[in-house]
Amino acid sequence: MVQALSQQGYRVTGPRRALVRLIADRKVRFTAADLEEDVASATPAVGRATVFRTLELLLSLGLVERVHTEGERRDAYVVAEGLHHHHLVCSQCGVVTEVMGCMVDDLVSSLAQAADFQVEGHWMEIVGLCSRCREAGSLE
Amino acid sequence: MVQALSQQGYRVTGPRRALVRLIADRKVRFTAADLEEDVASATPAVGRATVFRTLELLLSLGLVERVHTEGERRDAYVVAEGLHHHHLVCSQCGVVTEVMGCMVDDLVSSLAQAADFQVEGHWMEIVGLCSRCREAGSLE
DNA sequence: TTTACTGCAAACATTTTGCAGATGT
DNA sequence: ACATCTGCAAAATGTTTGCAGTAAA
Repeated sequence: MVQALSQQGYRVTGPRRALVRLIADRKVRFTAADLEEDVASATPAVGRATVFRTLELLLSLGLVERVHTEGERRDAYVVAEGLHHHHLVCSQCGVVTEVMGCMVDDLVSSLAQAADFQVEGHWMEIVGLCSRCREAGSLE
Repeated sequence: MVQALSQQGYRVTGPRRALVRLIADRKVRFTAADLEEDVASATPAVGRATVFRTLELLLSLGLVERVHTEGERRDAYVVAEGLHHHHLVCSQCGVVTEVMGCMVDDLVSSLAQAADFQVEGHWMEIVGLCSRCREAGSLE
């Protein structure tokens, strides 16, 4: 990620390094506030604005993605793993599993065809319990 | 809609009537701000707070739905047409077409099964050009 | 040495809330 | 009558921006 920054001509600064380190191997979605909190205990002097600006930068480079959550006010992000895909989001632990969308793409085009619609893009998200949380739940 | 309100024991007031009238046959997504603006020219004295409170009420009754839009800061809504379904949203005119989700449901369950995931819900939205906008575009 | 980047604080935009008064039922 | 609903204005959230100083390159 850091490499990607410098390759694109952006400066590799302390705050960016710190944030990227915190983001890089997150497997769960996170918000700007999450990062702000985490960076505060790791590298005290990184400001709110920088968190937002860095996220926007990473977003524009395609290194992270913004994801929606029904009923959630603030934006959430996930590390972008590859090309087009979809998310399975655990409602308990927040883990995001990615699913390549070959079948989804087919479905999308057939639905669109039926409605005489020219597809520009699509978005799909499945919410539920991941296997770990389901098992943990059934033990109680 | 008005009927649904009174049946559920909510009062049918002037502001609610005015808002429902503005919402009822919208075929495009709208935001709280849109409504606020429209209601201002129709029935001057309806406040911001009432717009939000009424939307929340209609939402809780399942009469409208909240929809996301990538990169959109404020919440948007559409009139809820039936049970579970998905949206085709025109990026040009904003018209929302609903698609019943039988095939989507199947797909969702097979994806989830592969990932050992217990589905609680899913969300899908397709963005593109509706047939009308596509035709209009090709005439230019 | 240059100019992109940063922190801070103030500005913004949207949504929520407290409250006294208006209004359906 | 009485509780629900309303407008207003203030508060709460979440994000963006202006600016003077800092630090990559």
